[in-house]
Amino acid sequence: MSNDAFDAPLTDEPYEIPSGKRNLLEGLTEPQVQAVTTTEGALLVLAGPGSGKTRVITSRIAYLMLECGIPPWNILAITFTNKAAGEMRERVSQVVSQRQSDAATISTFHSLCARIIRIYSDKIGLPASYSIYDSSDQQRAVKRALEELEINTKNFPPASVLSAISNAKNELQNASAFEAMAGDFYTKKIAQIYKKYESILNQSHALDFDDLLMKTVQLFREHPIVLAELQERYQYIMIDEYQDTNHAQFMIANALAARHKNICATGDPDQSIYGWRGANIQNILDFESHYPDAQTVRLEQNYRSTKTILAAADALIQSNTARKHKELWTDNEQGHLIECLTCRDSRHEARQIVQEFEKLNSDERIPWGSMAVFYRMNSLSRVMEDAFRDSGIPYQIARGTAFYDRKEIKDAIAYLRTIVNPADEINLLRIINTPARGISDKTVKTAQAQAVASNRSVIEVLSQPEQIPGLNTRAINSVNKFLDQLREWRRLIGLNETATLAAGYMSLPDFVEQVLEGSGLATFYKNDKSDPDRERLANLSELVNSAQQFTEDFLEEFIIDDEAADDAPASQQLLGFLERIALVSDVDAIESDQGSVTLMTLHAAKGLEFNAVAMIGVEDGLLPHERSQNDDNELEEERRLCFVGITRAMKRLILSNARYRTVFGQTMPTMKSRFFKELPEELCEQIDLSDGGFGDTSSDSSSSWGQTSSSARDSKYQVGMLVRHPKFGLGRIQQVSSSGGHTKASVAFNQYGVKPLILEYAKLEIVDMNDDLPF
DNA sequence: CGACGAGCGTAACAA
DNA sequence: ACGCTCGTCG
Ligand SMILES: Nc1ncnc2c1ncn2[C@@H]1O[C@H](COP(=O)(O)OP(=O)(O)OP(=O)(O)O)[C@@H](O)[C@H]1O
Repeated sequence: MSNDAFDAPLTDEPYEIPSGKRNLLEGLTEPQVQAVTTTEGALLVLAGPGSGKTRVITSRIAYLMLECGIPPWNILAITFTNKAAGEMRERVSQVVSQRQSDAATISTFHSLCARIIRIYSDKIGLPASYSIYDSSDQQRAVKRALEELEINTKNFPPASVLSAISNAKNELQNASAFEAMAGDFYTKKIAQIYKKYESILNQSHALDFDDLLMKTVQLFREHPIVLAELQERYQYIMIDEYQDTNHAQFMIANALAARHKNICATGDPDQSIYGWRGANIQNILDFESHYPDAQTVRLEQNYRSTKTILAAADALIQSNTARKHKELWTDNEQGHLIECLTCRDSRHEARQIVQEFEKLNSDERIPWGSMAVFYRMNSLSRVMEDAFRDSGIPYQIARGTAFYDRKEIKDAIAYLRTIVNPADEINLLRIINTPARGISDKTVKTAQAQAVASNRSVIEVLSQPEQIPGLNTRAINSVNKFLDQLREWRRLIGLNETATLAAGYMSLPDFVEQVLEGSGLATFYKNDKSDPDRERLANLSELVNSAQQFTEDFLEEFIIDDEAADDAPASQQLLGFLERIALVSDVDAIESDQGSVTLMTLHAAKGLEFNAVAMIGVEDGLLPHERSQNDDNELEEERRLCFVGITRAMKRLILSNARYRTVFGQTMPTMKSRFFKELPEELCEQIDLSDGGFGDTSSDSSSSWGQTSSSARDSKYQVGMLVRHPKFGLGRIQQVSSSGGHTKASVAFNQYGVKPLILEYAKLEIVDMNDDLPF
């Protein structure tokens, strides 16, 4: 791959200046116009919710091309998701020519970095075919590291190790830097694991998500010529959602803009919701001091929401102390009151939301596609899903990775990754005996040990199976057969010396199909007894479809040598496909014109808008989440999250909470979110539906229900009794009261303090006084 | 060597 | 309640 790929203009034709030009600024307000036409130097656009910043960026890109004569390839726009990038390109292409909009770089930080690294991979000692590790690959890598270091996963859970490593990487701290500052025992241990983890990834020619950013910074630091090249390429830079950029992203943007100094950041500090994964709100707050010549434009007029919704959001966010005040206003109508629904339990809540949506659809003609349900935790989607399925309302869930998280799909992708990058041990070991082909765990372990001992990669060791001690002929044959298969696949897409030219040009979907067949995955799932409906097989063929889709829709973006993407070698296509898969986001899964209600987390909702929005589970412990309640900063982020959710709504907003919620099979009483108290009463309509019978009249509610209920009637529980709770352990009943058909009790637990429990829900066990007890 | 069942930990948000 | 990991049996 050539290094000058980045300065390749797409066309010699002069730009057409379409008549659209004079309309460019039409319909924009004064501050919006200012943001669009301030093209030189640093510009900060502080934009309240629904103030049209997306429109501003889009217009600004078009303005740069058409009014300022900036060649499109000198423009870089960074969005938060691939979907946002696609939509932005789409909108730009409506004003300028297709060629021009295609020539601009509109991308997420991660995609941009992935591509920069692919082009300059040799500079940082990687092949262009490097793997991008997702969370599950990372998990496997950390487990391997712990294993090799003989560290107990009990004391160092992979998840917390990974989060420590991720934090370090976001601060651009590599393993040695981390080690250097590690003081206490725990941190030193983490440093050790970090080092090992890095060596595993290095050996595998793999980068994790954070590496994409960190290695790009490293590339810029170590290769000023590369940076200079990119600075010339990207002379005009725009970054959306700037409030949620992290330190590494700041460094990248800052480095790229250092020469031409045309950097436009847009965002809203009140919508910063990714602090927990290293986003630094200070980036946007310090923009003006960091770029002393920066101009600032404020967009405070909201075009999205009703007065009621905007006022509620504004009132809520006022409770955050660490913020600059903004004067949000709108010319839109007053609109309906916000519906605050109190329901009995999560099923009841889900059914109520469905009912409300049915009403909005039939009475107010709001299309399903313009309605959404938001929740704090993915686990809350399930009940909602069931309710929508039962009602027959079309719905979709924004979970971009859901498809690729399936075991059979992960296996298939692991094959593809291993084919392009055989050094990738995590993926190689995943599929080497999946489906079973007589390469036993023992064989693999021996090869691994051999590899470590001789400082070679596992694939190298395996390529001479006769030299691995203790392998019988059968195992040797199996290994050889597998390696031959791998070579054959590589030959098919032109990654082998012996490849013929024609072989390198096999179509991507055909190749994926070949791999599914040749690997035995297809056969395996054809005969899978546990899957009589052949669902997994269908998923595999869906993967072939998505490869087809990819070649049709996205390929141009990934092929850097611009001429005819369809003619790109199969290996290039495959690389692009794998990159795309690795970097999909949850919202990327949304199909906007499908006419279905969208279910998603509050985080995924950022930047979107819907006619009607329901936020479920607005309870203390969920929103704000219990793990944020003891930290003021985190609590304020929860409030911003709530703010983001509310401000997605154009016309109708429903906030719901359930009195009881089942977690891990335990039904617990809940409390309304404290955020309700921060909404002005006159804007809300309180609807309490929690009175009257519990649960379902239908028979499928849990059978234990009847049992506990009858035992409560028998007044089995008395004050002073010792009880055991499945989660809280041992405790003593302090108080029992009966009201509304159920029995409440306060129980003082040894380790968890006093908890209010509903005896009908809590699966309490009476402890025999004669047992040995710790009190 | 691979298929099934007990038992355990789990789920906060994500590229 | 559910999915994954470890252990036993064919
Ligand atoms: N000048 C304008 N006149 C009329 N409508 C506008 C104008 N500018 C933006 N809008 C509309 O306002 C809505 C919100 O715009 P947009 O999505 O760009 O907001 P945003 O600033 O990105 O919001 P957020 O920060 O909440 O994501 C869109 O429906 C858009 O069409």
